[in-house]
Amino acid sequence: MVLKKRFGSRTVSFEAPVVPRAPRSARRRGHHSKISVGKQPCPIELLASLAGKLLQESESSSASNNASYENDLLCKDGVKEEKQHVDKPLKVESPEQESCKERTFVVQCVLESEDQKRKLESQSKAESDHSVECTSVISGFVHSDKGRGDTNPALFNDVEGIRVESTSKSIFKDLWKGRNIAAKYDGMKLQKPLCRDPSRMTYFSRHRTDTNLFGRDDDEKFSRMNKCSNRLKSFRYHQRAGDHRIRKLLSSKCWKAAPKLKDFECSKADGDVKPILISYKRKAFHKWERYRGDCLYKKRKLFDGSSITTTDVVVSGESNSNLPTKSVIADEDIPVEGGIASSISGRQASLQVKDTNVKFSIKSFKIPELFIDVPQTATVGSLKRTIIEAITAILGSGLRVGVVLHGKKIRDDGRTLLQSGLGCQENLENLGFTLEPTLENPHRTTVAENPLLTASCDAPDQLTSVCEANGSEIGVLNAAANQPLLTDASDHIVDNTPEKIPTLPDSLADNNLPDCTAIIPLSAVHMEPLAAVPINQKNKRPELSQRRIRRPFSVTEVEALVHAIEELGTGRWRDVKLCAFENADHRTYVDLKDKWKTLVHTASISPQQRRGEPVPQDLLDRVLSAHAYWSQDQGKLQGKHPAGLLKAADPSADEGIRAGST
DNA sequence: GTTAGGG
DNA sequence: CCCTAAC
Repeated sequence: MVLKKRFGSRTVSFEAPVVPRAPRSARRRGHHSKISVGKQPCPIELLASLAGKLLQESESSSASNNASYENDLLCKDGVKEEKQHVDKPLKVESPEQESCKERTFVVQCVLESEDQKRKLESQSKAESDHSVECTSVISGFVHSDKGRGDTNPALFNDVEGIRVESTSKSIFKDLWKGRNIAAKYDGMKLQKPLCRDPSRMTYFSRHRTDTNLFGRDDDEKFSRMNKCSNRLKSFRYHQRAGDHRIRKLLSSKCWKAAPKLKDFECSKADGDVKPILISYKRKAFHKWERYRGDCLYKKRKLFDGSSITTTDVVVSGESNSNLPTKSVIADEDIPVEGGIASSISGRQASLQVKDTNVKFSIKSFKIPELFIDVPQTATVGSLKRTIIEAITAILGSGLRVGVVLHGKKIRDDGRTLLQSGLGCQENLENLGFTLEPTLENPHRTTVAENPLLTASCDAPDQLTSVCEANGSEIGVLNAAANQPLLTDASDHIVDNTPEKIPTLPDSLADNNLPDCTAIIPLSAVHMEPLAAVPINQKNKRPELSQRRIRRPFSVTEVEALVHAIEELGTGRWRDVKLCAFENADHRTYVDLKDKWKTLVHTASISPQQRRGEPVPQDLLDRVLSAHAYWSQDQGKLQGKHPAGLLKAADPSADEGIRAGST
């Protein structure tokens, strides 16, 4: 219910002002013509034509479309109808194949290289089949543009897994093209069985999103779609979230895929697409990147959730879409986002911004510090998993986006970019985005209230989240945060998806992580969406008690310890300390006691099970001997000279030490 | 402040 | 290594 309202509001806001639509038929025509042309320039023309049509339609069709859409959407089956209603003009009805063709077509126009074209085509085909992930990937991009939130985490995952890297270029192209296509696809999507499959749904939704870019109709459709079925809702919902996420992608330094994408965009999309988009006042496309935890994570201990709080964004805000570098960016479809925003926050102000698009180039986000405590003996693989878990947990539901301008946080989410001073480049240069842990949890709450807002949080996906900066929407991550922020236009909550979250755990779950301890709230991952309290919970330790740095005992130290214990016995740790580690300030008698404990354990397990710097077997033997000796009270009874006993217990262990002791 | 143990 | 209970 809420959704509807929001959607409705959103839609309304969108349609009216912002984007003019051309009749879908017109759009379609445009596509065809373009298709026929098959040239790159075509896209622009198409876009232009579409825009015009959209504009025209927007007035008349938006209202009607919405209603019809919703109705149609109510039923999955209704999808077809939906198509007709919505898309008819454009597509009238396109069998899947047609849609594919169109899509392909569009792609071709965009694509510079045939290879890319081929890829796209293949992708489009795959999409039609619903089978291919690649397609989903592409669509993902497209959707991401919208910021619709259509993005489905799952999709992203798929996308990532599949091809993000290889097809990134094509994807980008698709993005902006996709919009046109999207309209067509919408119908298809709905009709297709895809609905059954969430991922598929996502796929569709993406398209939709794209479509929306061109016309508001799509948005409406989208909302309608949501109404259709819970699944749909959820998916889209997720998708949206994903889109937002995507938009807001966290770009990590390590991001592998990013470069390609970026480059791609820069090379092509920007030039061709943007102009068009701009004319339409819609974003050309969004870049999304996949977030890789490796880079960002710090191995540290978590002091306090609060401490973690902010991360600075490395971001650079650029007024324009050039993304020379990396990541993310965004275009803004004001309309779309505005719509989203409105839906989410009920804010319509965004519409005002529509005229002027502000592009944000978020080169990278700094992720809040993650404190991960992992034993030295842990494997690199376990470390990675631990980090991923931590990241997942945070991204899943524990982050919100903050906007920092000139070092100041812009807390008023209700303000427009203009009002916030984000309208001009100068400020953009001093603009930063932060990822902050969300203190509040209740994603659920959020979700309940705003289904739309809830986005799925697949861990991986989330990671992949895109960063987008729109005029209206800036932050995308975190629903939890959003909730409170309903007023925010700028923050769209994109991230959390409870549903998806589970997936992460699975992957993560298989831990081989022996001792790895992630101090981060991994719980979030497993938890239902949100319930969790992500970051905060785990910070049990007060900041005050910072954990000491880990200082593994060297063999020399071990030897000294063993020697001391052989002579002094266990239970006299203070003496041991004074005797053997008096100068080692970092070794307390408690440490020595602990070390002895671990030594005893180590000596009792098979060498294969031992981790860390290997301790000579002879030392371990001595450990066992001493341990046996002193643990039997013999040492105690006999006094402080275990040597004899030690020898008896373990002849091999005998050493000079005993001699000394003796 | 030390010890002993669990975490 | 941390934290604590028990001395």
